[in-house]
Amino acid sequence: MATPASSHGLQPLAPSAAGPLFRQAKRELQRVVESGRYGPGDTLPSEGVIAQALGVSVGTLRKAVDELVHEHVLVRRQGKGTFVALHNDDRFLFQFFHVEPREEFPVADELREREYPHVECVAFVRGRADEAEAAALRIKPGDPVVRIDNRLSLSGRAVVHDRLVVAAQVFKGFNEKRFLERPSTVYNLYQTDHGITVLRARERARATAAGRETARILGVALGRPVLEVHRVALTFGDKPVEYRISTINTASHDYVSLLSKR
Amino acid sequence: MATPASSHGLQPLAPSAAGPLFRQAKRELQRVVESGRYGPGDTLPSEGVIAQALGVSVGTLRKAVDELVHEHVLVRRQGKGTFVALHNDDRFLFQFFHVEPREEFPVADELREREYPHVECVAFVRGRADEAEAAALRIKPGDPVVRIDNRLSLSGRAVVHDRLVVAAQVFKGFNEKRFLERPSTVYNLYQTDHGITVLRARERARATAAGRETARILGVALGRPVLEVHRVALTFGDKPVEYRISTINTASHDYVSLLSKR
DNA sequence: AAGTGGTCTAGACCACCAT
DNA sequence: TGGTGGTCTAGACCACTTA
Repeated sequence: MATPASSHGLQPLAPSAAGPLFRQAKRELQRVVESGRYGPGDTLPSEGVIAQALGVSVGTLRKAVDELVHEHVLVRRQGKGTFVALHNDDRFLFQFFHVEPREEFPVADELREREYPHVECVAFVRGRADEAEAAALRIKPGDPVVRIDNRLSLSGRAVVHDRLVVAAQVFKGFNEKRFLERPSTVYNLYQTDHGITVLRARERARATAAGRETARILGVALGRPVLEVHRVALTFGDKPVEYRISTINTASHDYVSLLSKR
Repeated sequence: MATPASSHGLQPLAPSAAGPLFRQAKRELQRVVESGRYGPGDTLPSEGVIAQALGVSVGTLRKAVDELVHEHVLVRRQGKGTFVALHNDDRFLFQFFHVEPREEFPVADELREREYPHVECVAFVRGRADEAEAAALRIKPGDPVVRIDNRLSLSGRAVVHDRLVVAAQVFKGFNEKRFLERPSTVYNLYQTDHGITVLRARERARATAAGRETARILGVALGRPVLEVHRVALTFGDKPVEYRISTINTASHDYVSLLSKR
């Protein structure tokens, strides 16, 4: 109440800007969130206040927020407010973790129980980006990177070997101790420690024969067919922030994908 | 203009119904589309007319249509009208076909060219559902089914072996001639010949060793790792209408999935 | 020019949450 | 009780399509 009118950091929309008003409003909201003025978990000003600050009606502002909610940038809670999206275990599970035990008959409710994997770190090393890593992360070959190998288990069985690669320059101060002691998911750590929010990802899957490292980590026979998923995780502006290769033992688990309710 | 007021088949919303108005309106629209009163490609009455028929404001009606557009049930075209969604090649390509040539470095614009696969039918047989097929299609084991095997090629190279299974009782009069002479995609045929619109699908992927049939059809060595995708295609009310196993030679192609812009 | 969907507004009322 | 987001309305005006 007593805060000065400008404290929210929102600018009135330029009168000459292009496109529909609600999209301009969306861009302004995105700008203020990316600027860090509101960090993950923070409450935004109420819709009425934002609308007035931007010089648009509440209905128009709501359309802008609608889109940012769909894109996982914001979260709305009735009666409480609008918040900058936070990475928690549930979100990781639903948006980014797609390995499930095989069902004998694919009846499959939407309501089946999902299990959060148990993660063990088997390697944490610094190195220099090779060509593929550099291309994926849009850095230069030879730039410093951190590579992390994890073993993921479901119901006590090792199912996935994850190799994560991030640019050291983007994740300054990234170290093994913080990584091992993280209270939640890796994406939550990116967010709390480095201010990087993973919004979405591109994945490409292929079948390969298990190599020596994977065979050892997952306990499968050398040369057995395994599923290899290459993921590039993206933040604002589709900037790549993590390159991850997940090698999955699909002997009794599947990689699940839902083709678009919406 | 001269048509009687009731010709659109829309009922005013019951005054006692549950949930928000726009969702009731959505259900009524869905009901009238599922009833066949408006078939694929048909133009719906204008938003003003529908709104009046249902007894809601245009804004509310638009919210209902918004959701049905997101779910691929309806399509809007400014200045022309609102239409019942049609299955064309483009939609198939973007919503259901996820195999792409491997890129050496995963830079990957959203704007890359996509190629429609060349399809050859290698088998069309009638049979009886096994347990897995019956569970997937929610029919009884032993019920009559049609099984179709196709070879899909990209740039002249055989990449995918598709095995489609559909319930014969649902696809009455489904025959090889119509199938082979279809002008567009299989899902388009389902729609035009059998009034079945595929809205979405569930997929589960795993790596396996190429079996004899796949090895022959795709021209890969027996036992080579291949990607097997099990798809259940769903229509209104999440009713399963097709069970499909795609076996993909991922030697130089990937199975691509985008994790949720929205 | 007439008809369609697309945007925008201003305001009412409801449902939920805190205090 | 007061503040938040959620729903709904009625109407204005814009952009696109067709005739």
